[in-house]
Amino acid sequence: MIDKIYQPSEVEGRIYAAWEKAGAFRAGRPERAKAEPFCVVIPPPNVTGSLHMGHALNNTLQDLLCRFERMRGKDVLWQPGTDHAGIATQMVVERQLMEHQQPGRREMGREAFLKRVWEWKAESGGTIINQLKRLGASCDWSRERFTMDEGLSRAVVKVFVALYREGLIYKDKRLVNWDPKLLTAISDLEVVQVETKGHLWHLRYPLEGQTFNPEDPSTFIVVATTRPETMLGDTAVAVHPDDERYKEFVDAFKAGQPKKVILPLVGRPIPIIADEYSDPAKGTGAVKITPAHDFNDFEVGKRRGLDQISIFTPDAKLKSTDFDDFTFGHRAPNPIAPDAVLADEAKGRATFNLIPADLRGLDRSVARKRIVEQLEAGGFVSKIEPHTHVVPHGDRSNVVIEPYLTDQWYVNAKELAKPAIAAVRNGRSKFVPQNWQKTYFDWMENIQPWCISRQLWWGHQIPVWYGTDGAEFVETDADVALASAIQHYESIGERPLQGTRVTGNEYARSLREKKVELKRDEDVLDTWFSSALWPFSTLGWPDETPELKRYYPTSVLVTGFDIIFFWVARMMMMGLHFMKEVPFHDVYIHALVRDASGAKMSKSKGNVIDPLAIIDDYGADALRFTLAAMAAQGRDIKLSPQRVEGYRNFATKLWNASRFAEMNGCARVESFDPKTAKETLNRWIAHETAKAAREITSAIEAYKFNDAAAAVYRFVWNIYCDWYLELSKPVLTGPDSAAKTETQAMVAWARDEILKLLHPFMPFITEELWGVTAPAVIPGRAEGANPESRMTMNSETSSLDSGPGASHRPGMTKRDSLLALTPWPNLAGLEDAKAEAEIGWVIDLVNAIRSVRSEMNVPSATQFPLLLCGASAETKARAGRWSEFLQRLARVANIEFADAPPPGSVQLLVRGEVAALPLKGLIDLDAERARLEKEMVKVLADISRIDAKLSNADFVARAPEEVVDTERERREEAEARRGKILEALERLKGAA
RNA sequence: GGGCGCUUAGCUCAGCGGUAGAGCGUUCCCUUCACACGGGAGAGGUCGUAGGUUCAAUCCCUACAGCGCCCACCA
Repeated sequence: MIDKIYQPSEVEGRIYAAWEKAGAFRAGRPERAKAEPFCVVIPPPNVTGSLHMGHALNNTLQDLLCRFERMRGKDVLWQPGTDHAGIATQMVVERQLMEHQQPGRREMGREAFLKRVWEWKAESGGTIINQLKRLGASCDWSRERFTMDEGLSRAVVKVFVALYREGLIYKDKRLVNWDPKLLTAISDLEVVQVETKGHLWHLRYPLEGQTFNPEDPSTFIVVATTRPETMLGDTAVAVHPDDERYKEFVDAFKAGQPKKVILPLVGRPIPIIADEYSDPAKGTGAVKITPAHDFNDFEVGKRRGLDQISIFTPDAKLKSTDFDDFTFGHRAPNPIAPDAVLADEAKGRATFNLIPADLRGLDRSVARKRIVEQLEAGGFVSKIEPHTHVVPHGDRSNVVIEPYLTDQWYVNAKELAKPAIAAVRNGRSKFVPQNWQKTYFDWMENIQPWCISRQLWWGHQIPVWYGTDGAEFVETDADVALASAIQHYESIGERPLQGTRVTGNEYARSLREKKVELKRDEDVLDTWFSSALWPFSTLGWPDETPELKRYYPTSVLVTGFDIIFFWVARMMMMGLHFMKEVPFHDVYIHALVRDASGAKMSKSKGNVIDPLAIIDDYGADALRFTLAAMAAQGRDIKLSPQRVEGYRNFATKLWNASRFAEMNGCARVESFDPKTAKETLNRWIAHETAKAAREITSAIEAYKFNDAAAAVYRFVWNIYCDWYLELSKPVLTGPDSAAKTETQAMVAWARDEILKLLHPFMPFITEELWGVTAPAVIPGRAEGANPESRMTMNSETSSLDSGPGASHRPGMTKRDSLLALTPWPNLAGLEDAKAEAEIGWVIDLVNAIRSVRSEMNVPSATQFPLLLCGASAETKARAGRWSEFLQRLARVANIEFADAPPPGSVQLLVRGEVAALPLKGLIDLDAERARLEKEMVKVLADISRIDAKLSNADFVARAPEEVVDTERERREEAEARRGKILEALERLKGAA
C-alpha cells in the first residue's frame, strides 16, 4: 500500500541501495551485450571536494541522459571518478597544516607531505561520491577511477614520453606566469586579469656622456611605467623607428652605434633601440624594456638580442606559510644573486652587482616604494599619474602574477590543435548549443604553448631523469631511465658520477657496478594534463581493453562552458592524437547556476545554495527536476528555493494520484493492451500518453531538457490528474462493469507510463511507486512485463526483496523488476483523433460552465440544468454518454435539449454550438450583459484584424494558401460567434 | 580592443516569421469522498528603442541604449 505521505529522506537511501545491489548501473550487463553502447565520462570532481550546485546541475543532466538511454535498452556506461586537482588539493592540505600549527610542507619534506595528502584523500575522498549518490547519479561505481591511481598514472607517463619523443613536449626557457604565493608556474588559463587602480610613473633616464640635469630635457629621456621596480632589470629603452622626436637615437641605432642611457640607481649603461613595439602615441613614446619580466619586452629582447636580467627570485627557503614571499634580488651573504645574472653567462660578461645591495631580499611592494623614493631623491621622477589598468592575478592564489624566466615543460598545442579543430569543423564532434564551437575555434586557432610543469608536489611527477651532466632521460620509469642512461654513457665512453666525470679505469669500474647518478625532475604535471586523457585512460588505455574498444569514442560530454579551454579542448587534442578518434560525439555545454538574484554563487558572498540542504528539505527528485526544467540552452540558471518547492509539490501530486489509483482498485494488469481499450476516455488518455511520450523523447534527444520537463509536468498534472482522473471518477466509483475494469487497468497503465517517462527526471519517487504498485509475484514464476525486464530478473535483481528495509516494510510487495531497467515507452498506434475530439468537447464545455459560474458568482451548491441548443446528433449522443461526468465536474443538475436559449439564460459557445444555462433569477443580468459585451469587444477586434489581412491583396496573393484559408476559417468562426453574442444580448433585453 | 549572450506578465524564465506561454506571486471562490505541497475562476505584456526586409516581425537584418560573460601584451 502506498503511504499517505511521501518522505524522500526515508525512501531515497533505500532505493539507491537497491539499484546498487541489483547492479542496475553496471555497464556491460550480459543481456545487453549486443545492445548499442552509450557512454558518458563524468567531469571528475576534485577528490576532496564536496557537491555544489554546479555539480548538481551537471550530474543531473548526465544522469537524465544515462537513465533515458538505459531505459531505451542501450548498454550504458557512465564512467565515474575523481580528479587529484593538484594545486587545489595541495592548498587545502597546506592550509590544514597551518591551521593545526603543524610544520609546513617544506619542513616536512616531499615524502611526508605527500603521505599527508594521501591521508586526506583517504579521509575525504568518498564525500563527493556519496553526495553524487544522494543526487541519484547512476554511475557504474565499480569502475570508479582516480587520476592518480596506478592505471591512469601509467597513461600519463606513457603520453608524456610519447609526446616527448615526437617533439611535441619540450623544455624551454621562457617567461612563464609565476604565482608568487603558490611558488609555481601556472598556465595562461589560470591567470585572470583584474582591473586595478595604480599609477603611471614617468622616469628620467640620463643620457650617457651628459651631465644629468632634471631641468634640462636634453640630458635625459623620459619613459613611463606602471612597474617602476622592474627598472633594475631594464636592458634597453625603445623608441619607434619613425618617431621624429627621437630621430637622433633612431639614426644612431641604425648606424650600429646606439646611444645609451645610464640606468638610475644601478649605473648600468643600456642602449636606446628602435623597435616597432614602441607606440609613439603612448606615454612619452619611449618605453623601458625589461625582457625578463614582461611578455612583450621578452619578445623585443629576443628580436634585438638584448640581455635578460632576472631580478626576482622565488626564495624556496622561506616558510610556505609566508604567503607573499616572492623576494627581490637575493639575500646576503651572496653578493651576486644567482638569478640576477645576465642570461648569456657564456659570454663571460662582467659580473658586477646588478642589484644595489640595499634592495636585495625585499618584497616586491616594499622594493617599489623604496625605489620610487630613491628615484625621487635623485630627481629621476618627472611625473606620477593615477592609472587604471589590468593586472594579471593567479586564479587560485589571487595574488599578482610575476612573469618569470625559467625552464619549464611545454606541450606544442598548436600542432595538436590542428586535428582537434578539423574534427569540430567537419562535425565529428558537435557542440550543443552550437554557438560554443565559435569560442572553441577562436581559442584553438590562437593557441599558445601549454606550460605543463608545476612546482608542486601533489600530482604526476614528470618522468624525466637527469644525469649530473644535465643529460635528459625521458622514460616510463626510473629503471628504464637508468638503463637508458647507462647505455648513453657507454656509447660516449664516460659516465658522470657524483658530480664528476669518470673515464678510463674508473669508468670501467663504474660500468661494472652500473653506477650512474640520476636525479628525477622534481616538478609535477598540470592537473589538466591527466584530465585530458580521461575519456580513454579511464577505459583502460594504454591497454587495449574491451571497454576501450566498446565505449570509445564516448557518446556525449556534459560540462560547463567555463572549462571548454581547460578540459574539452585538451581532451579533443589528446584523444585525437592517441586514439585517432574524437573523444566524444556531442559536447553538451550547460550554463552556470547562479543565485536567485543572478549573482555567481561564492562562499565569500555567502549566497551559496547547498544542494544537499535542498535535497534534505525537498528531496533529490525536486532538485533534479528544477535543474532540468531550468536548463534551457544558452542562459544561466537563477535558482530559487521557491522553484524547488514547486516541483516538490509536483512529486506530491504524483504520489497522491498514485494513491488515488490504488484506492480505486487500479492495479497493473500485465496482459492489458491499451490498443484494445473500448472506452473513449481510455482511448483518449492512451492517445495523450503517446503524444506526451513522443514530445518527451524528442526533447531529450535534442538535449532540450527544459522542454522535456515541461512536457512531462504538463502531462502528469494538467492531463492525467486534472482531466483523466477526474473524468474517470464516475466510472471508478460506479458499479462493477466492463468499463470499470477497463478504466482501472488504464489508470494503472497510464500511471506506469508516467513513472517511466518521469524516471530520468525523478528517479527515486518513480522507482518507489513502481515497486510499491507492482503486483505480487508468485514465487517461481517469471513475471516480467516484457522480455527486457524478464531478462533482468537474474539473481541480482531478486535479491532486492531481501534488501535492507524491504522485508519489514509492510507496504512493500514483491517487485518484478526495477523501473531503472524497464524499457522506455514506445507508444506507436495509439493515436485517436476521434477520442481527442470528444473529450476535447467535454473539457471545453466544463471549462465554459465553470467560467460562467465563477464569473457570475453562482455558488457551487446551486445546481441548474444545462441546455444544449440546436444540438447536432453527434452532440446529443455525446451528451448522453457524458451526462454523468458533466453533472459531476460542472455541477449541473441535468442535461436538456432545446431549439433556442430561453430568455434570461446565459449563453455559452462550445465548439461552434450553443449551450445555455437558465440562470434567470440567480444572476445579475447586468453582469451577464457586461460579460457578453466584453466578449463582443474581443470578437470585433478579431474580425477587424482578420479583415485587415484578408483585404490586403498582397496577403491573399503571396501568403501560402494554407495560411489564407486558416484566416478565412477564423473569420467565419468569429463572425458566427459575433452573431450568437448579438442574439444573446437581444434575448437579455427581452428578459429584462 | 575583439567575441559571445541577454533585454517578453510584479518576479524568474520559455517561445521565435503567421491570433503572446509557463512557474511563482497576486485577486476572487471552494475544508467536493487522491492531493490546501490542493481544486476552480480571473487580472496582468504596444515582447528594450529606432529604422529596414517581408503579404506578415516578439521572432530575420542594421543601428542605438542598458546589462552580463569570455578573450586580449599595450608602457
